[in-house]
Amino acid sequence: MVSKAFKPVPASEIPDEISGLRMTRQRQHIYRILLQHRDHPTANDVFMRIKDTLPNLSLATVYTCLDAMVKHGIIRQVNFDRGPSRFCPNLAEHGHFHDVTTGIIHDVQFRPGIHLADVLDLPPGAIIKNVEFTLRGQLS
Amino acid sequence: MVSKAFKPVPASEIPDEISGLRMTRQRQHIYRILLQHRDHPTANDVFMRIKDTLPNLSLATVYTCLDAMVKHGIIRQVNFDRGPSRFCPNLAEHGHFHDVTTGIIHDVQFRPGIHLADVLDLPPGAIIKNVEFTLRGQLS
DNA sequence: GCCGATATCAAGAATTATTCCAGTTATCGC
DNA sequence: GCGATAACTGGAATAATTCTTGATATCGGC
Ligand SMILES: [Mn+2]
Ligand SMILES: [Mn+2]
Ligand SMILES: [Zn+2]
Ligand SMILES: [Zn+2]
Repeated sequence: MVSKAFKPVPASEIPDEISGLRMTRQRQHIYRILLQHRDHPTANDVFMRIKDTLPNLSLATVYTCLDAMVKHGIIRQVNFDRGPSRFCPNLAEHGHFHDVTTGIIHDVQFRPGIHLADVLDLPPGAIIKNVEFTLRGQLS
Repeated sequence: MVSKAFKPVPASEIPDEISGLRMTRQRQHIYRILLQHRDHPTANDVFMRIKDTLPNLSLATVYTCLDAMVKHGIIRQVNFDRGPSRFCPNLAEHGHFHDVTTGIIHDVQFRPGIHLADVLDLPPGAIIKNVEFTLRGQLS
């Protein structure tokens, strides 16, 4: 049950600015961690994974870097119930399927051409800015 | 901008047991608060609304009563991002539309006959136990 | 109605994720 | 290089929630 790993991204391949956010050394490393292993890590997971390469990065900085990237639309913050926030570099409209037996979180998309708003009974005049959905279950 | 109020439910109309959970005086009052004003209050909202009738109810008890009712499937716990949990007595499959201009949370249902799993690209073999969705936006 | 067993409750302490703060360091434009 | 600004660090503070411990209430059997 190996979770999907992506090819490591050398620091040189991450530009020094994305969507108007200066990509400092800390932000580049954090972003690379998210791209390499897309398992929706928490801020603390990121912190532990990065300790070897940046030994004096502080957890507060991990939080503020993640927050800055979320605010600039570079990554997304994902919440499951009351658990710690998780982070995801997949910017496509998608939701999450949480496999409760393995703990693995899978990205899930709508079938082509379908939008959530089309299948819902919305209050008249509703303008949707943002959609989030989560499924919990297992893989048989 | 009056939010929907429901007819007050006298204590006598709430049975002394629901789905195997003994409905103590505290639980009855809390449940009645949820039924009367279905605006998805937080535990603290419930606590403040109940203070006049049960002046020595503790906030910890509000939390444990709500949790007991959630565990017994009498009410549902709803989370928006990292905000405090909110509680909802609507047991039908539904999601939430958060109007960001008024702060009001509307219940939203699927159009008849539609299920979220039917419109998604799920991993093969996925068995869905639970679905949650949230929309953010405004009413024009 | 009384009694021990069990469930529930109250009040405050503890926990956990996250944010704030104050001082230091890095980067930018000139 | 220099002052201004942004970013970073480490520790303290915060907020929602849970835990703990000791009281109360309720239950079933007598
Ligand atoms: Mn986290
Ligand atoms: Mn709450
Ligand atoms: Zn994702
Ligand atoms: Zn609801």
